[in-house]
Order: sequence, then C-alpha cells, then structure tokens
Amino acid sequence: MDNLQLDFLGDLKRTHTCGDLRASDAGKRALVMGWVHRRRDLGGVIFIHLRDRYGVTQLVFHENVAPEVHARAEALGGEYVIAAEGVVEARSAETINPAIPTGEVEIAVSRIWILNESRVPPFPLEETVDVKEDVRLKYRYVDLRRPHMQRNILMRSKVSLAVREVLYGLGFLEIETPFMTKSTPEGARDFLVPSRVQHGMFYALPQSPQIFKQLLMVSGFDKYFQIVRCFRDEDLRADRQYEFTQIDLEMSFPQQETIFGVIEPLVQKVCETAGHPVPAAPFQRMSYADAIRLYGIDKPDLRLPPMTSFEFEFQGFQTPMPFVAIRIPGIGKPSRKERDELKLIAQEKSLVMFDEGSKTEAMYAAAREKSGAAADDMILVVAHTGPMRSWRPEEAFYQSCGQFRLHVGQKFAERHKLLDPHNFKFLWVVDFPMFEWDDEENRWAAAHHPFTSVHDEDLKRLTSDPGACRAKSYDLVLNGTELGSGSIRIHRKDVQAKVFAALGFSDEDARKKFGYLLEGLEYGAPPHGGIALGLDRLVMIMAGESSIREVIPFPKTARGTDLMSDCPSPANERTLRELGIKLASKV
RNA sequence: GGGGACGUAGUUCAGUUGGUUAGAACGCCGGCCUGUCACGUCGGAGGUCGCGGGUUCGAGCCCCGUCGUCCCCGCCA
Repeated sequence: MDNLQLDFLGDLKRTHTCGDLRASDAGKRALVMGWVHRRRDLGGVIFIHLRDRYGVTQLVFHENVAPEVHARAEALGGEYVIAAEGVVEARSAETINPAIPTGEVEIAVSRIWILNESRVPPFPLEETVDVKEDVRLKYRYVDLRRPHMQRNILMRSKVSLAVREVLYGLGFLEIETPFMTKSTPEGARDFLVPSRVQHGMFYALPQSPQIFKQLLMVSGFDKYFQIVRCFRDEDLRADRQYEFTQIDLEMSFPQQETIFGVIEPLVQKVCETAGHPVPAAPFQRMSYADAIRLYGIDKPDLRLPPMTSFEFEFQGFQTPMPFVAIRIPGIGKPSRKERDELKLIAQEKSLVMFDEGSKTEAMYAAAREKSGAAADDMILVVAHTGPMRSWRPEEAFYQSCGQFRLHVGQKFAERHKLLDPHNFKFLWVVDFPMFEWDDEENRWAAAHHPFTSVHDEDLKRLTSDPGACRAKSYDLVLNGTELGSGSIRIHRKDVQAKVFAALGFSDEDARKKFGYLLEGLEYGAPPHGGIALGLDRLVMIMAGESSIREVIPFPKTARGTDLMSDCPSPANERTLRELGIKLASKV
C-alpha cells in the first residue's frame, strides 16, 4: 500500500456497471468502476475480475499492447477501487466463462485509474467460508459486500418498496410520528433519553407508535401507515433486536376482516417480490383457544401436524388432563437412544412420555387412530404428571405439550427435511384473551395492549370475569414466527376507562399516563384498528435466514453491543453534568 | 438472572493418553509465467493457543475464575 499513486475521480463517468455487458456490446468503448475482486497475473497478461453490486466483469491487461497500463495493474491488490476504460471484446469460444452473466465478453483496458487502495480484507469475501459472526460484525462494511448480504439488503429494500406500493395504492398515507415520546407503563422496558433543559425528566423511545397512530385516526387521516423503527429494552434473541422495524398501519371504521383484507394482498406482493410462490388468500384463521389446544402455542407452525388429545383409561395412572399424541409424519419410530433423550425432555416439562410396548399397545393404537397416523408416522404419547400450578392449568399443560412437540420437530427436522423454509404457511390467530394474569405484580395485564377492545358480548363481564374476556386482537403467524399483531382499538372513553380499571389503574394513574389519549377519545374518535408487521422478521423468512441480524445492515450482538462502533460507551463528565446525571457507581 | 455450545496464524480448521521446534488449506509477501476465470509454479513471512490463576518435571490439552460470540429459558403491552 505504500507510495501508490492514486488518481482523482475528476469528471469520470461510468458507462456501464459490472453486470451490464453482453456479447452484443462487443466493439463498444466502456468505462467501468468497481472493486478488484480477483487478480490472475499470468506474467505478460493480467486478468482482473472487477466487481460492483451489479456483477463481475473481466478486465484484460496485455503487456505488449499497453505496457504502462499493464504495469499499473500489477500493483493492484484485492478490494482496490479502480476505474477502467477500454474496448469491449467478444471472448473466443474456448475462453467464455459460463459462470457469470458477462462471461461472453471482457474489456481490453487501455486506461486505468486507481481510485483507492485497500488493506487486505479481514476475511475472504467468498461465500464458501462461514466466517464467525463477531469478525463479520466488527468489519460489517466488508461483510456487507459479500453476495449473500448484498442479496439480503437488496431484498429488504425491494420489500419496503413493495409495501409502499401496495399501501399507497390502497390510499394509505405515510405519516411520521415522534421518536422522543412519553414513557408508557405496561409492556416492554423503555429506552430513556434524558432532558438537558429539564433535569430529572426523560423522554422515552417508542416501543411502537401506537398512541400516535390512534390519535391520527382521531384527526381523520383514515388510513395511516409507516415503516418505522421501534425500540424495546429487552434481552436480544435471534429474532429480536433493541431496535427493529415495523410496517405499522391503522384504519378508521374497520372490521377485523378489513385489516386482513389489506395485509393479505400486502403479504402476497411481498412474497412475489421476494421471488416466492404467492400464498392463497384468505389465509387460514384459528382461534387462540384452538391454537393452544392443537399446537400448544399461540404461533403454530403449520408445517407439522397438530397434536391430538384423547381420553384413555391407563392402569393406575391418574391425571386430570387428556393424553396427547404428537405425530411427526413419515419418519418411523425413534431409536431407543432418541426415545430415552425425549423422555428426559418431557420430564423437564412436567410430562411423562410413554414407551411404545406391550403395556401401552392399546394406548398407542388409540393415539394412531385418533391422529389419523400413517404406518410410518412417528407417534409419541405424553400425559401430564406432577403438580399443576397455573391460573389456567389446561393451557399450561397444552403449552408444555406444544414445547415438547416443537422440540421433537426440531430434533428430527434436519435429518428428515421436515421444515421447508420456503413452504409458507400463513395463519391468522384470532380471539386472544383480553388479559393475562401477572404473577409478579399480582394483577391482570393486557395480553395485547391496554387500548385493545373487547368482544362486544364480553364487555359486560370486563370487571366481573376479566380472564374470560376475549379481545378483538389478531396475530399474523408464519411458520411458527409471529410476524405481527394488531387489534380493533377502543374508541370510547368510557370503555377505555373500564379497561384501565380492570388493569388496576386508578383514574388518576390513567390520566397521568395516558391522559392525552383519553382526552383525544373525547373529541370524536372514530372506531379504528390496525396492525404492525415486523419487517425484519418478514424479510428474514423471505430470505431463508434464521436470524434477523442477517437482514439488518448494522445489528447488535446478543448482549446489545455494536462490535464495529464499540458502543455502548461511557459518557464524558461534561455531558453528564449538562444532563444533570450522576452515576450511582463508577465502572 | 439461569442453562448450554464455542474460543488455536488474517480466515476456516486439525492438534493423539499431558511430552521434541503447535500443523494444514485458503489468504498475504517475493520470484517465474501471454488466455486465466478458485490460474499455475517455486520460495517466504505469519501464533499472547481469548485472558488470569492453579495442578504438574512438563499444559493448546486437566482444574478454577474471567472475558467474548452464539443458542435457549426468564423477559419481549
């Protein structure tokens, strides 16, 4: 990298990208710019594959044709940025490279500009090597050059465009809402932003634009959407980041089906954009209660069959719960070793898994019959064992079974190709419970959020039997991932006050925390509702990835750090003083 | 907060029961090479075995601690 003479860009202009040139371009002059992907120096002739995001084009440098240019090409290293001009030449039949779209031509370079040099990349840009993620994250700008990440980021951009096209087409308005907002109780932990002007006061970054979009309905904007960043200070996972992006929308005067009628074509367009088969609409709908009973989870993966519960008399075995058969199609019986491993897993979930043998012959026969199992389907029968401690014991039991089902599915998935990532099984889960019991706080908590309306017929038992109330809320689920959730909101102040009361907020609490929403509802709030889809998760699945970090250009690690910029980092004394903040302990 | 996996050259990995100077491939540097396309070929450099402590005559390997990355539970209206 020493003493290399670099050239200015000046008024140089690209005539083609590195993906443009074809046999029909032979004879033209071309000027291309890009990164030195690979250099093959044969002595008297040098070949360079020049790369940009559109493709790769071969450059040729002949010593006996253009010695000065050839000499400069000798100095080039990987990832140097150059401009090259020359005549596009058709390659002879034997030298055509069928592996790249531009493989029928090459540029015989007569002028070269070295625009920038590059250090040796910290890892190869080839896809063939699985580089560890921490190295990729530290040099993310290099990682993003790799075809795999280029493809994902490109797909994300296309999906965002498709979303905008569909929603603009349906008459939605794209409206921005504040990032510096009021902290809200309930829900996830907020990220706080201290106020410099008012010491001791804080803004919060929004967990979602929920209240603002509702107020936009009060303002008469009718159909709102936004592709918007949201912030939640909870522990990170493969499908969760501190900041993530939602496709957020809200409508006035909708029924639940109105919202579905927007999202289904939206999702169809997204699938098409991502190059996948378009799923048939309407998508399947399933009540929360059925989802729990059949799959033991509120986000069922429909690529595997449901569980089957059945009553059975088994000598000396007492349980208030039914027996549950878990069926995995077409993989035969588990080995002795697998069976023993699974029994241990079942035990951890307060389940007992029965061996298939002479004693349980009748049980397994019943299970096979009830679940409609084919001969080579694997069937595992489990039942509840041990103490039952939950405010909804049956639900807890089915959830244990569901976790066990998922474990079994994942255990055999790879070997038997059970879960095709491109087999998109969309599902609406509807009729969620309105409230969940919060053991820690010893009170009811909103299952979705406190602005969700209750089914009309459940309104009268809002305070008398909160646990039995169903909400007008819905989740969009794809292959076991929650893609988004929404609800028909409360638009009446009296109903909202009742819900706050059921949640244990006093009038004063409610006024302090959500006063502006309550007040807004008093000024002619229309019936309204909406939904938010997780863009990161949607693109993740469309890209066939199993982590949203693969579709986020600059993600954080599981511990919430950015390895590239090295944040979070300490604030200096002066900044803290200005904000009126004193640290409780020095690190 | 809890459970698990991993950490050796720039990268991906190997490293036997604890035993000589820690290896390979790719990459990198230098030489040769006029039709390569994962060019070829000859030569070379490159290591705090994550870090700290312990056991031992001797530790990449065993033990304890710690840091980092990943996965899961809790948490995520």
